[in-house]
Amino acid sequence: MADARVGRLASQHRDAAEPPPVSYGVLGRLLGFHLRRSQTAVAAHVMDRVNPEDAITPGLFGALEVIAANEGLAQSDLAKAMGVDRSSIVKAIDQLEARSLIQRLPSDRDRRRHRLCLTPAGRATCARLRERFLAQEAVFLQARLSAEEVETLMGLLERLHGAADPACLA
Amino acid sequence: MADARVGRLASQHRDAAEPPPVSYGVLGRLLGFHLRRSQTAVAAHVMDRVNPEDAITPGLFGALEVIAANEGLAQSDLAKAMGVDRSSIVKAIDQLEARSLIQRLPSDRDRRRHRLCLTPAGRATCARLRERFLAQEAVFLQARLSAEEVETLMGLLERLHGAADPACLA
DNA sequence: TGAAAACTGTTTCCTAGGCAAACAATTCTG
DNA sequence: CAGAATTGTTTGCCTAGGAAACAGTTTTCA
Repeated sequence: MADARVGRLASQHRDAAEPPPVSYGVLGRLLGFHLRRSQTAVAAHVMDRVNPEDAITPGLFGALEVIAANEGLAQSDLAKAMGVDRSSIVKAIDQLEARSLIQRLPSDRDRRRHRLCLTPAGRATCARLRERFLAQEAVFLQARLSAEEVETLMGLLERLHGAADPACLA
Repeated sequence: MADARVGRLASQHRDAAEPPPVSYGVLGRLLGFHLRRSQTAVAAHVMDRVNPEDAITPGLFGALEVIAANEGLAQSDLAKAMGVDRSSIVKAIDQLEARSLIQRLPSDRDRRRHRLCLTPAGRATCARLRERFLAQEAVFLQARLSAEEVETLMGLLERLHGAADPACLA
């Protein structure tokens, strides 16, 4: 029965060089699938065009940007904001510090903490990357969605993961 | 200047035990950020509740489901459908085969190819997992979005990554 | 005050997931 | 038939991240 259907479809495609289409089954109705595919598509697009000299990943840029927006914050706070473990943040900070984009400065109130601050070079790089990420996402999005649709999508996703930008709550 | 502002905000929060809020900077306007956070949120929710005995990841279930929907397809076709490298598929297939959920059967037309097919146990497990994934995603989504919003979100994401289900093109 | 609890950054170890290149077997192409 | 292309596989490498343990440093509270 299924074979008969496949047979018909296959014969329809025998002349055209198209391979018989593959069904995604129930994945088309699973949000997780669409989220993952979209996430990798956006990341791949942006990575391919932002990289030239900086060779930075979206994750590292995210950390850099959060530090830039909250200079002097501690690693634990950054971890909480990024939704990852404290120990995972250490590697990211190490990389950013190795590129001389940030510094771990001592806190005079709490000697356990490190105040994360950008270097002057870090500030410049962050500003440049910020523009590139925004521009390249715009290129990707404008080819697929209208401005209103992008706005709608952002709003829905924000409600989905619930990590709203506190700067918007002023 | 920035110090003065932080000082004011901090004093506003000194009595309440709330930590001073962290700003996400431009990340709030980057779709990649929202996509990643949403993806991990959904995956974590589903993983925590679907797992009991099967202990399967969303990725492995995705492969299983695509095989179920296209029995007899080759590993290369699966790789193309999942958007990953041929060599990455081998490990996934190995795991599914180790759990006796699928089999690599020889193709009589092309002795290079393996026809991927579910075992009877695989069919049962796949059907059960399918229901659980759908149900748990529904639980997650219903707490945050309306049915129309979910529909809108799915549609927008589908256009974003462009991997439409050919079964919908009938 | 002083002991116990909690927090911070770090290290080490482990896992999942994925790419690139090389390879043998097989099929396709001219 | 010879060369090009395809398929599955292996090996090696990389990124990202969690879990647990640790020492130094507050904080709590009896």
